[in-house]
Amino acid sequence: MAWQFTGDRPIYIQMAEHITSGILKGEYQMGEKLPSVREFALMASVNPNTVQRALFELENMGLIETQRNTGKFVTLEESRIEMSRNEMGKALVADFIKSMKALGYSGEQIKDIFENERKAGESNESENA
Amino acid sequence: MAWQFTGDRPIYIQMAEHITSGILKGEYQMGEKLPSVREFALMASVNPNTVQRALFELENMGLIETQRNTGKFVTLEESRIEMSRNEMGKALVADFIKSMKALGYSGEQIKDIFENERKAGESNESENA
Amino acid sequence: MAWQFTGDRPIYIQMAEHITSGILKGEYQMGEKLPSVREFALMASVNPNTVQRALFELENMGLIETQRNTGKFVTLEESRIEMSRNEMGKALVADFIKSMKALGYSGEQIKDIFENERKAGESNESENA
Amino acid sequence: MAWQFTGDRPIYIQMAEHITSGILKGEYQMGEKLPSVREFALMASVNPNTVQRALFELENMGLIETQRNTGKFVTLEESRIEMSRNEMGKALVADFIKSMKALGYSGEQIKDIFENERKAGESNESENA
DNA sequence: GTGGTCTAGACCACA
DNA sequence: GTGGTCTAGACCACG
Repeated sequence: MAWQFTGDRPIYIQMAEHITSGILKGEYQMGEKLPSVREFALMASVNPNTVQRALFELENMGLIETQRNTGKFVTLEESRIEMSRNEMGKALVADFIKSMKALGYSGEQIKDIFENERKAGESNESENA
Repeated sequence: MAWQFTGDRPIYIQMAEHITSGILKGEYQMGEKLPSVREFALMASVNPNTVQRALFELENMGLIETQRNTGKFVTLEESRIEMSRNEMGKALVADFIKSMKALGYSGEQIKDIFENERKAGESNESENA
Repeated sequence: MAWQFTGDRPIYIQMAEHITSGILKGEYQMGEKLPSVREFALMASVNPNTVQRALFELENMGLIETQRNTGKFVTLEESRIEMSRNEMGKALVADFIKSMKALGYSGEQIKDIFENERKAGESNESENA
Repeated sequence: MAWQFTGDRPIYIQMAEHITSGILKGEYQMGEKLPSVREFALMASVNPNTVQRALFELENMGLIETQRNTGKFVTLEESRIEMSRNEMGKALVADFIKSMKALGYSGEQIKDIFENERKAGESNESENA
C-alpha cells in the first residue's frame, strides 16, 4: 500500500503499473472516481506532472476516462479491463518464456523451475500468514 | 540472429544479455576467446564504447575474464556459469509471479495461463520447424 | 438526438453549436421561445451555468434575444440567421481546404476526395433510411 | 514557414500538426533526421518539454521513430505516411460534411458552396503568384 | 550533444 | 477544486 519507487525505471511507469494493478484487482471499482491528480501527487510525494503522465498511460489503454473539470474515472466497460488483464498476462508469460530460453532452459525445465519456485513462494506466504 | 536492439532500454544492457545468452547456451564454449571489442562493434553496428560496457557487465558477473593484450575469454569455471543461470532463472520466475499477481491472478491461475501459453508456443515452434 | 458531449472541448461550446444547429435547421422557429435555462440544464444533465454561457454565445451572434422575465427567443430577423449560416459555412469550407492542403493535397485532389466521401456518406444514409 | 501559434488550442497540438504537415508534404524526407528537441524549441521559441510532447504525438502515429541518444527520424515505412494522410483526409471530409449539415445544408448545397469557395481560393492564389 | 525524466510553480478555463 | 497547459531549469544515462 506504500508508494515505493525504485530508481531503475521511470516513476511514472511504476505509478501507472501500480494504479493499473489497483484497477485490475478491483481496489478501484468500475466507474469509480479516482483520486485527483493533486491527491495522487501528495500520496506518492511526487510532482503532479508525473501523476498526469502516469494516468495518461492508463487513459491510452482505455482503463480510465477523463471528465473535464470533474475528475478521472475507471472505465465502465468491463471488457476493457478484462482485455487489458489478458493482454498483459499473455505478454508477461511470453516474455518470461523467452527470457528463460535465452538462459538455455528447455520448455520442460522452465516448467519445473516455475513449479518449484511457485510452491516455494506459496509456502512462504502461509508462513507469514 | 541479427543484432537487433529496441530503443526502450540501453543498448549495452541488451548486448550484455545477448552475449550472456550465448555463453549460457554454449554458443561460446568455456575457455573460448571472445571476438574482440572491435569485432563485436562491427557485428552489431555499435560504438566500441558500448561493447566495452557490455563486456564489463559480463566480467563483473564472472562469466568472462580479461587477459591483457590477448583478449577476453569465457571463464573456465563451470560453477560460475551454472550459478549465473540459476540466479537469473530464479529471479525471472520471482519477477514473473510477482507481476502476474499484480494483475490480480491467483497462484493457480498463473499456473494455468503459463501452461496454456507454453504449449501454444511449442506448437508454433514445431510448425515452423 | 441525445445530448452527448465529448471531453475534448468545453461543454458550453458544444452546447452552443447544438442549439445553433437547431435554429439554423428550423427546429427552433423564428420568434419561438426557447426552453428555459433550467429546462436545458435538465435535458442535458448539465450545470445551469454552462447553459448560460452557451446561450450567451448565441445572443452575441444575434441569433437569440432575451426578454426580461419572459425568456429567450429566437430572433425574428431572418437576415441574422441567413448571415450566420453563410459566415459559418464559408469559414468551414476555408478551414477544410486549408487543412487538406496542409496534408499535401492539391485542389483537384481535395475535390476528388470530397466527392468520394460525400457519395459514400449519402449511400450510407439511404441504407439506414 | 514561421512558427505562429494561436491561443485557442494547445501549442503542442499545433506544433504536432505543423510537423506532420511537413512530413506529409515531403519537407522532411523519409528516414531523415529531424532537428533535435532543443533545436525545435529554439526555432519555435517554445519550451523543450512542449516540443517533446508534440513529437510524442507523431511517434504514437508511427510517423517518426526515436533512436536513443541519436535523434528522432522520419519513419522509413512509406505505408505509414500514406495511411496517415488517408485517415486524416477522410476524417477531415467527414467532419466538414457533418458540420455543414449541422448548419442545415443539404448534400448538394455543400457541394456547391465547396466548389465556389474552392475556385475563389484558387483565383486568389494566382493573383498572388 | 541527444533524448528522457522530474520538479517547482504558475496560469487558465471550466463546472 | 478539477484537469490542462506551459515554462524554467535541472540532472541523468547514453553514445
